[in-house]
Amino acid sequence: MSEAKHNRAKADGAKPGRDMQHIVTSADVAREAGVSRSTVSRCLSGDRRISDATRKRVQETANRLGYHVNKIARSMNTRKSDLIGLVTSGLSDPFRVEFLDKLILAIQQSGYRPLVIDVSDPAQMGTSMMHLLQYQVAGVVVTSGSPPPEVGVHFLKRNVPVVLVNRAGRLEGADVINCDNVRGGEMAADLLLETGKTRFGFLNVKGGTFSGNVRGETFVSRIAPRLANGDISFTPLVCDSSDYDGGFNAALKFLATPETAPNAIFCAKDHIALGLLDAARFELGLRIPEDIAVVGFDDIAAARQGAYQLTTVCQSATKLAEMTVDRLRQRIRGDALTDQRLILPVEMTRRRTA
Amino acid sequence: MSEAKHNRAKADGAKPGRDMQHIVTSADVAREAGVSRSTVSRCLSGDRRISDATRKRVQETANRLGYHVNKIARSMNTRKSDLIGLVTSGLSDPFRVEFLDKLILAIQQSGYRPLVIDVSDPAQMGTSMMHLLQYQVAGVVVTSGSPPPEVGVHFLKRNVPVVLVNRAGRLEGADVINCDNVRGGEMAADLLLETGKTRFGFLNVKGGTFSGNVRGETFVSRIAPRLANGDISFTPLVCDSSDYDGGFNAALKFLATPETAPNAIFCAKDHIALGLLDAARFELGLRIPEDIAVVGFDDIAAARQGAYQLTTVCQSATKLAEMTVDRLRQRIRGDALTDQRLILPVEMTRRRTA
DNA sequence: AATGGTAATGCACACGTGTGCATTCAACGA
DNA sequence: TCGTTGAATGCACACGTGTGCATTACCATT
Repeated sequence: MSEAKHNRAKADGAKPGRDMQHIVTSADVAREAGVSRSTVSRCLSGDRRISDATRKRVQETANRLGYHVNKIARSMNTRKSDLIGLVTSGLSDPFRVEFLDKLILAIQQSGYRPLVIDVSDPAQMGTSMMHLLQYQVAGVVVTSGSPPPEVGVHFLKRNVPVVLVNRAGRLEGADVINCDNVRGGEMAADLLLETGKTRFGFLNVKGGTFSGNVRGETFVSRIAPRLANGDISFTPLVCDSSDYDGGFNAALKFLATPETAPNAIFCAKDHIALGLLDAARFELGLRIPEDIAVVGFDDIAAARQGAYQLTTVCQSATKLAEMTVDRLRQRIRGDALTDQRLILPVEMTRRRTA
Repeated sequence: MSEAKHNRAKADGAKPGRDMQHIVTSADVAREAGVSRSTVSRCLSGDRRISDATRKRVQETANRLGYHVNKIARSMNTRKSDLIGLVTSGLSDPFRVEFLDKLILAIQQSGYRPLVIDVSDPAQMGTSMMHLLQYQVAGVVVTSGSPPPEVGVHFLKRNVPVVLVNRAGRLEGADVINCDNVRGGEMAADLLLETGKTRFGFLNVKGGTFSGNVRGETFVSRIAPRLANGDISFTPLVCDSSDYDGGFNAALKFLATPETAPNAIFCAKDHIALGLLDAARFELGLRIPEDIAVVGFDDIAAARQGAYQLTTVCQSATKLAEMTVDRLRQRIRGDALTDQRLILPVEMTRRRTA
């Protein structure tokens, strides 16, 4: 009885006229079903101790009243939300978009929700990630930039797992997942060597990215013996921006004199390769692959299109996303507390440009 | 004094040994700075009533202890979070990706955070949007699918604004923002009429989308007089999937006999047009625009690339995002409670395909 | 000196939920 | 009949914050 009175008081305390609307709470369900709020909570969380009769009754009333758990309140109590922070920087990089697409799906399928945070300014990376902690996120995936070391300890202290995807990754307490850039660089080298071309080039983005640098370095290492022989030559190429236009302009700049310009080019990313291809074909009148052989990296959707048919090193966005979420769930569950460094295998997809 | 004791008791109540880590709370800052928790709250929210001296002291201690507001707790209290739900379906549609890119930026710049929710199955749209309510979102942007009418009332009841972007939009209580599909269809028609071509076609996606249908209908209306004269002919074209491959296959199917096939084609979306172009050029050996003139819609990044140089109706993703966030903020602020229907102007961007 | 006014701050409640512990109740064996 | 056991459920606290109202202190005016 005192319990009923308490509930009544609670209901009155809700100030019926304060706002017009009243969001239906677990207390409402409890009162309506004639049980305590605890019982409601246990019913909906599937606690074994509740009798089948009351469970059914409670669930019915919950449905009838249109009750939905307030996840904010739940997070308040459990000190963990089911949000997973996605740190990215824009949606212009095609492969990253494909990865995010699969990642969002995988996250959602695991019962979590993606909270996107965009860091255009790398200097803001640290504070942005700290912002993420304010939402009690269950985990974080970093797909762009490199978090400063000091934020690592905060996440470590709060047991919030961090996964760095395709990054340099020196973050304490964080897992790192990379595609096999080393093997990719080697495969690109092997394929271009097969073509019999002699003037090699590697097109990287100005300033260089972690992935791009590794790809280029192993590429050069692989062709080093033939370079030493004097069989072939190598020219480092740099483009100003990491997009189609960057590759386009780089081609105009470096391929203007086809007799001496590189004719076996490995590009750090597919979408740079696409720009390079277009400039070579349509602006410079070069034939692909007769005049120039081109190999890309990523295997984005556009690379498969008829206009390009780009030969490229394929990393699977789907598998990358699965690995990421798997690893996150492991750490959330509490398993595997030692930092891990995972490698996604790559394979060469041969099409028409090399 | 009793206050100090209370704080002490609170601190003891925090069970120092329960978890190893202890997240620093506003109570910690209060105790350390020798003020009440209320004062801390007011300092950080910029309340005028706090003296400059204590404000400074509190902010210093907050920084020193590394205090960050717990937004979950704040939302718990204010019954509103700073999350904005983004309802989408995959990241395969290029224009939607460009729009989301700008939208995420605009949302973030307004002090909100995007919570992405992916609805691949249209039947799940309703429940998915209800899920969003569990996070006390401040607003929702729907960029895919059509929410069932009954969810509208729930959002209306809770004063959570909903904006439908480029959708049919019959949702009570929601604003609708569309680009000017009507004008776009007309402009496409006018341009293609100018080319002097006589066999017109409109390539739509199987099943049709709201935007696509409107574009096609106004396109046909615009050429209707000439159709009636018998000057020109019109053939409706349909592709199986709303992507590059869809357009590619449609071209193979409908343009196989160039003498009778349409030679002035308006495509419902740019990325379909790209597939059609490639198939026409590389598979069927047709010259663009001599043999076939093509006009797209959206002006996605790829349309500007050298390989395509697509003539297309341009809708600005940036402006669309700005309009969306502006409208959301108005309703969150409480202004403008009547449902509104906004139109984003479009313009023709003439390149090389028509 | 008494009064009124204002600036600065503390108290205490509410937000909605999960959960350890206590309590109730019925069944059952001694 | 009484004590014991186990199942089912209620009580009460905690999570961290914002804010209306009360309180204090101080200054100016009468």
